[in-house]
Amino acid sequence: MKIKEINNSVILEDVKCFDPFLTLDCGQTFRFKKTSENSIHGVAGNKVLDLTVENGKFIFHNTTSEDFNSFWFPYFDFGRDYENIIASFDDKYLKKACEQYYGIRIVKQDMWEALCSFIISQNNNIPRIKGIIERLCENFGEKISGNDYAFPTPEKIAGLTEKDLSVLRAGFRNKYILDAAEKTASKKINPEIIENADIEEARRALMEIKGVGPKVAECVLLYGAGRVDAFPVDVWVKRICAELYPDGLPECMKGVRGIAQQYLFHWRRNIDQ
DNA sequence: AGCCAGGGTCTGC
DNA sequence: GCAGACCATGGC
Repeated sequence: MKIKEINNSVILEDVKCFDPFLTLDCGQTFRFKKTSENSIHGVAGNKVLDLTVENGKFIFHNTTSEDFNSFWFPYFDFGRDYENIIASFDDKYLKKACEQYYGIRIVKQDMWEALCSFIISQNNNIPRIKGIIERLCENFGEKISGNDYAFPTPEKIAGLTEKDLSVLRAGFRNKYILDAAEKTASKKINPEIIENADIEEARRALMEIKGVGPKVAECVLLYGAGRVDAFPVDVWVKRICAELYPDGLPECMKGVRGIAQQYLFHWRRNIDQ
């Protein structure tokens, strides 16, 4: 990958396995919109992304190379060799999913943002999840510029009541959001443990939060802690397991089950029935 | 109109 | 330990 900084933009060339449209719209993250045939706009944390793809080059507008290196490079997991991982998949369904949705990467989100987002995701559909998160940021996040708002801090949310959160129209999830914010702001959830401790211990710690069960915990581990072996099982992945892998997951997924899961999830969700 | 959604909790066996 | 009711809301 070549990185150049020109006119307050960062331009990437020779990037392998990166489709930002797929990556940012495959159920990992909920704050990005395709704004034209070749550009995308959104916010992660408190950083605005304005990305255009031209002739295989990726242009990060209004971005310094320092911002790119410290934020977007880890965010898009550019330090990981997806080509090599995909090449190691010798399962026919997984190969098909990777071929059809080539360029999906696992994004590394802020842990609190992932936690809050996936609490909101429970028993919910993606269009509505996006709406709730948009209202969350507009009502309680700091304005960055234009219509872009930062994801609200856990401290800010922890100081609110369920009634305050009713503007979100998130229903029963409001109390879960508050508990997650309180446990994050008070450091009762220790990021060090979630990222580095034995994964079973990290799971248990996350599930002490009200409204966090196995699925949400797994999503936080995968998208908010960089644990690429975490394996979130929602209704779609459940279908995949029942229909394609009744005797268990193939060996080639070992260690990177979360990455495999992302391709399979998006593939299965885009097939009727 | 009714089923479903990137689920989890609580209760009752 | 496991099934089943229930949870708010709105997309389709």
